[in-house]
Amino acid sequence: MTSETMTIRQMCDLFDVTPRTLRFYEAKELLFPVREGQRRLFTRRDRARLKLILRGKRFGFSLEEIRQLLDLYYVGDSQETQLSRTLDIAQDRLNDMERQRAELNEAIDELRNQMQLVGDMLSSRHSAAQ
Amino acid sequence: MTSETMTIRQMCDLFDVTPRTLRFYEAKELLFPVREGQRRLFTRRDRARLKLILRGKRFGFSLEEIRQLLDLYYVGDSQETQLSRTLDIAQDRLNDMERQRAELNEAIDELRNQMQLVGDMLSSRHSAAQ
DNA sequence: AGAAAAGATGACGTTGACGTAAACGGGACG
DNA sequence: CGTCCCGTTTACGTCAACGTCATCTTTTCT
Repeated sequence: MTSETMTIRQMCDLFDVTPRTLRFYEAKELLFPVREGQRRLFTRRDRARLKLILRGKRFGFSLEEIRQLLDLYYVGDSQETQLSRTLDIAQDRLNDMERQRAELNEAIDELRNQMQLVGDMLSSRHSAAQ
Repeated sequence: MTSETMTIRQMCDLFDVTPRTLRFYEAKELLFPVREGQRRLFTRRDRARLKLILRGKRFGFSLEEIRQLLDLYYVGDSQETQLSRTLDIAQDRLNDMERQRAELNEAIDELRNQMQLVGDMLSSRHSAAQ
């Protein structure tokens, strides 16, 4: 491996995933490691994509949704129609994320309040116990 | 059904879920509809819980994580040890949500930038085409 | 060279969150 | 009265996202 490409194990260590996961992502066309004979070599591009994949997962996006989004970051020579469709998909995801953020803010506030209430309840029990 | 309790179908319509889902949630002890003979009647409490359940799901929490949190909102007569354990769990979830929010903000910014880039690319193609 | 480690390719297993189908009971209605 | 329709239980099916063998080559280390 050069400094540009990495073996599967190096990728696993770097991103804390299993080999199975990387092979699975390749099968699902999320990653495109080149082959050196039999073995996979992951490029800088694969690393960038994997980073986005893992992030997407943390937001609850499916691998398929993520796959569509990934094209946005690696356009290159795409057709114009394809490109603007990708842009539409991205806009949908962006809307999702903004809705999610709004709801998340609300939920955080509510949860904080509720914890405050229960916390007060607990401490007042203690003062009553004395 | 009184205005206090609802049939399974009314619940389904109100929350856009299937009967199967509600029965499943009951089996997993997330909901506790009372029984009128054989049939389930969902209470105001069930409605409040279901609302929280669906929200939790949108944030990517598992049903088990959600189940633990729900106790926070319906304490009633819980043991004190149980109560403070629930509070700990809630703190964990809260941390999760705040991390999620931070990362979400970052991702929204990045996605916006990327869309801007691709959008510019598209429009410059058009101007070049003329 | 010989053994151990890394990697590959199937193929089957698993878990969470339901979907779906079969078989049954009880009101409501034309 | 028959027949829908709603609801129930039980049980098996499904789909995503990998985990877990088993088996086989290929490197790498000593």
